[in-house]
Amino acid sequence: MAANSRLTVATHALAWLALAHRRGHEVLTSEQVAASVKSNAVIIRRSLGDLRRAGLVEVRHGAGAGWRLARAPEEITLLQVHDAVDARPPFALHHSEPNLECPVGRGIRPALSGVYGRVEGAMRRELAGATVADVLRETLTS
Amino acid sequence: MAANSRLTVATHALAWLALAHRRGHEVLTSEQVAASVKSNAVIIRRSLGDLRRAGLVEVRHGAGAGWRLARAPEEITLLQVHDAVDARPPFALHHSEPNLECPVGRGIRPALSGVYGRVEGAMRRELAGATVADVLRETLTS
DNA sequence: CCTCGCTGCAACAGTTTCTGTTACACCCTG
DNA sequence: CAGGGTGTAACAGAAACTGTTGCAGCGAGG
Repeated sequence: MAANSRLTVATHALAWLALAHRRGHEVLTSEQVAASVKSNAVIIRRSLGDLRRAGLVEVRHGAGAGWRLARAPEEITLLQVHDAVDARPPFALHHSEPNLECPVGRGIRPALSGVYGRVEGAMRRELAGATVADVLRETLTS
Repeated sequence: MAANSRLTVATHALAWLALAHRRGHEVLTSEQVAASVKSNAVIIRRSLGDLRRAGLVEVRHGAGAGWRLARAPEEITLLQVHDAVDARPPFALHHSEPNLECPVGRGIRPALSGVYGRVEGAMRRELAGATVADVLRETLTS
């Protein structure tokens, strides 16, 4: 159960907010979003809270409270969503520092950091090329 | 401690095998590799076992046992290493199936799979562009 | 002003994954 | 055939994520 579904949950929530708004619902509550994702309302609030801190959604308190997008779905990329909810890199270096008396142990960390940085850059470029509007459009055609 | 350092450990082991071979050591034992990585010999045997099943290293049993590369370090890409030791994708879909009565819940999984597949493809292309020889060269220049 | 619905957040349990450790059977070179 | 090293299973500990409960706080509307 430990695999990262945060980007999935957050994107699902955003797409649902976008569709509901288009259908005339001003806001959705975390319960309503949780019903579509089939998850817990607290999980959804945690995720939407991250998105709020990143400026991607807005929240309304009091009676008639709920969430809505803070900007058009065409202007929210999955990279922004990823950075908002999950900042963990795909690869980690050594847990304990390698043996510095070995030439490989001494120099391998910067060498691997370079490779990992390029991999992460490629990943980010791909995520930046997809928006919530793209996902929603593809979602509705299937 | 749960972050994935498997690709790091395996690449470190391969680079060390390559350098030791160049220096005249026919094979290295898992203890010798563990001394450079500063990890446990069993961890190294697990990692090298994965690489052996992928055909990237060879093992010799009996007295004078140990490990060596099965091919030139220029012909081992980090993508092969990654596939040998760690087949887990960076993003997961929903843990429990979303609500199929919601239009978003119904269609979002294939939509996200498409995006995630493109991201993974970009990652794999980048990993395929770096070899153990590249990493070793960069390691020794720092 | 007060009520009520929803958010915000802390605390905790359960699951999974990964590293590390011990133990032991097995293999094969010398 | 002896001994060093591999192969593998079993288990402990740490970390991350999801899920759950509980409760304080906010504010729109009566």
